[in-house]
Amino acid sequence: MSPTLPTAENSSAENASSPMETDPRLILAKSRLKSAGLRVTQPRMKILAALCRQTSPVSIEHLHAGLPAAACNLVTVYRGMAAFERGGLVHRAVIHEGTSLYQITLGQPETYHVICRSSGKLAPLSAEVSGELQKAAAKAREELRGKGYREVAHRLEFSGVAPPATQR
Amino acid sequence: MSPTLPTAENSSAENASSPMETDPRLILAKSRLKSAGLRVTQPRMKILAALCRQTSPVSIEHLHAGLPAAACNLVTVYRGMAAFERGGLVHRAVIHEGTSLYQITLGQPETYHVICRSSGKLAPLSAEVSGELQKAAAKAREELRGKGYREVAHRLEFSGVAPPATQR
DNA sequence: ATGACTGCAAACTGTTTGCATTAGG
DNA sequence: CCTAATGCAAACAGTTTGCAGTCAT
Repeated sequence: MSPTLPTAENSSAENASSPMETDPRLILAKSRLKSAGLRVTQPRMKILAALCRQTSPVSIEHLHAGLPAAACNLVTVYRGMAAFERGGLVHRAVIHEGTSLYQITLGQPETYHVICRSSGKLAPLSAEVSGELQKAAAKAREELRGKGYREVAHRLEFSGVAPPATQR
Repeated sequence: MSPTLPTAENSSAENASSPMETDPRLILAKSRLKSAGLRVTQPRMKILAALCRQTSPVSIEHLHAGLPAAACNLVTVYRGMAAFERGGLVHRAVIHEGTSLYQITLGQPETYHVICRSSGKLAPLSAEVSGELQKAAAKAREELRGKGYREVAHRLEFSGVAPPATQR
């Protein structure tokens, strides 16, 4: 029932300390943190690293559960995510059953997802369709900017009942 | 901070008992209730009537607060909305700060909204832009149908900081 | 008749907050 | 140093659930 998707979570070294600095997205995230006037702390870097490993939106609880033993407190993840969101590092991509699923903002073309209402499983839409939606959304953003809205963002999510084959 | 928008709520007779049957949307809603195998009860009709009066998505609490004195219990609104949603009478249009805002599904062209992150005020996008978004969303739905998804739905919401003038 | 619906109270769950402590710049 | 960030425990808010009584069909 809770949102799931094959994550790279349990892939390799979790308590890693070396490959952390190599991920280009992590480095970018780090600099964005600084430019947003936020402090670069150990818990935050761990959260961001875990976030980078995700292949699709994750819930805060899921993210925290996937972190090493006691990488940081659940509350810290909540506060960190709030800060990241304010700083534009992350965005709430899906809201499913009262829980938000986050994703890193990579400046890369956004991909929208479908969430299965029976299994909670998440799947991405094709790049083409996502692209078209992006274009339409861009027009909307433009209209809103024209009306004086600042920091315009949007969230688009599809839901449906996935075919049995896809459910597992 | 809570979502607001000029509603037709306090317009005229609230405890009205006569104009209730005249609204075409209400009649439609009533028949949809029946065809969905749901019972037509007094509380539900009051909820649907209130819903019809809304000009934009409303939260359950707001809807309940706007009902006559004790038209029905808050819990009943929650359960009624859940039933309406299952029956396709209503849909969750926006999710703002942990609260869902609902809207009647009229089969009419859907209009998307922007919610101001500072005032919580809701405003509709132009019909043109909404239309384009609709078209793009339709393609996505098609893609999903092709993949075997059933009962595909979507939610699209914009957010931003409205210009001071619009804030009040 | 009879099962769906309602009301009331209590439970839940995701999220937030206060405060003392720790640590980043 | 000085302030932002963390951890812990407790508070919150929206939503859900159990159960007994009621009403639509």
